[in-house]
Amino acid sequence: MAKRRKVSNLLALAVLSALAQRAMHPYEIATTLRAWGKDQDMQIKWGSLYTVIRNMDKHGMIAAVQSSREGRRPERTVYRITDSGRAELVDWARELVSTPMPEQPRFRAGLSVLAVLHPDEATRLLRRRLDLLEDNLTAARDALAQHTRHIPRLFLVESEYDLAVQEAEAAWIRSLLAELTSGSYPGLDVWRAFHETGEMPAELTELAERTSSTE
Amino acid sequence: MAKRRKVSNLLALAVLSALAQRAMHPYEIATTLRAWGKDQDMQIKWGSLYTVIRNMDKHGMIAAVQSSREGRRPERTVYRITDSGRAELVDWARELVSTPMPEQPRFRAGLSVLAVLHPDEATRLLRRRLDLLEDNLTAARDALAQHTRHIPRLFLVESEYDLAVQEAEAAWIRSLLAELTSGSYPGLDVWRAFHETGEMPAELTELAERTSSTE
DNA sequence: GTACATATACTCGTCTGCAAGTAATCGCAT
DNA sequence: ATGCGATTACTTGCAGACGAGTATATGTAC
Repeated sequence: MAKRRKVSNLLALAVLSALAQRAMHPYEIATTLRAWGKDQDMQIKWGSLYTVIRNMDKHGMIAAVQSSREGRRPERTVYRITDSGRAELVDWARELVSTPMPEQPRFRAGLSVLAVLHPDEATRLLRRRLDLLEDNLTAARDALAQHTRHIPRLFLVESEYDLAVQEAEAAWIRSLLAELTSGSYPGLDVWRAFHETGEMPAELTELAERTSSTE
Repeated sequence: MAKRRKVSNLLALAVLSALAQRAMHPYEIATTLRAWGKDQDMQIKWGSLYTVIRNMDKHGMIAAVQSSREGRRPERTVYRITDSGRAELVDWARELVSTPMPEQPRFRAGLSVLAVLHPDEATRLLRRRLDLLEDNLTAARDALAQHTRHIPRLFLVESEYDLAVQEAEAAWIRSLLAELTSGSYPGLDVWRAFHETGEMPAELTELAERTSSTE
């Protein structure tokens, strides 16, 4: 199905898109990507950059144009994108856009162990997250509005997506908090009792032991 | 800020939550987690499991209880959670729940290079994603409804979150598609011209060259 | 009863990611 | 002119992730 990419690090995608504009040396690629704000889309770590570029070179997606040494500075190798690199860029973009893949956001992992916290503490922490999230959102909305003045929307489409998803997260947390603070969340009493008396209700012990697949 | 965890792999969180129930050996942990559906929340790879468990042991979060060898089968080491492990579980849960961290979903990366595709193709691919997403959603909604009958909502909270986020993504794609198919998306003509004539409009070349930070 | 698939339970070795280190040059204040 | 912090530009080395391999046990179909 999704054929395994020769270089799977998403940083390689960014490198390809930078080199599609013009030939550059690695350090220049990194600064250009940062200037474009692509560091929001994928991690740009120095260590990884050179590893990834070496691999891309090995697999023929990019090629060294020249390797100049000015004075006694470290050698600078300028790379250009190859035809096969261009193909990879387009093919990869197609895949990423068209095929949903299961992600595992850290918040989801946190929620999956929410029960280990006392419900009152969980509520406090969720409210804190919501506050931080709303601050981020205001800032992101502002930034987007600024950028929209100078940059076509096509190049901000990821930010618009990001905003939409974060808004959904905030809304979801808000509705969960409403249930928790009003006390209408089902099982809230059992949850609280478990943390205050240490008593694990029979139904839960049983549940925990069940090893059969629930699918 | 977020003090760097001694074992950062999220698989360790799942292992802690499993061992919080009762002592187990690694293979049993994995099957239990899978039975609980935790493999949706974080990757459970065989190779990683043993590496992670070894590190957790080294850092005193878990401890070997016994190491039995039945017949000539490979040795089985049963681990239990330690106090420090319990503390780590709770502290980690607190952090994950309360602190939003920038994630980099693959779709976002895909969108960031959307311009390399012809707008008509991009539209087709987005529609395909939307279709797949909607199938997933129906399946996930069904599964959740089934589970809700036997399992308290507290233990399905991650799935509810997941559903909410995916629904938001679907809605966002739907609205983008509406603009693309109606032709009302700003800059659509320039985008199409670029792909059909290869002509890069002056405003874009200029933009691409600008290296100054947009922040 | 014996062949063959499936489940159990790890181990090994490679490849990747990346923090930290290195080392030259540039800007600029004193 | 001279120190020194920032910037440029990579290199190194190690820890962690994980696919693939290994070896036994158990079920089961004929």
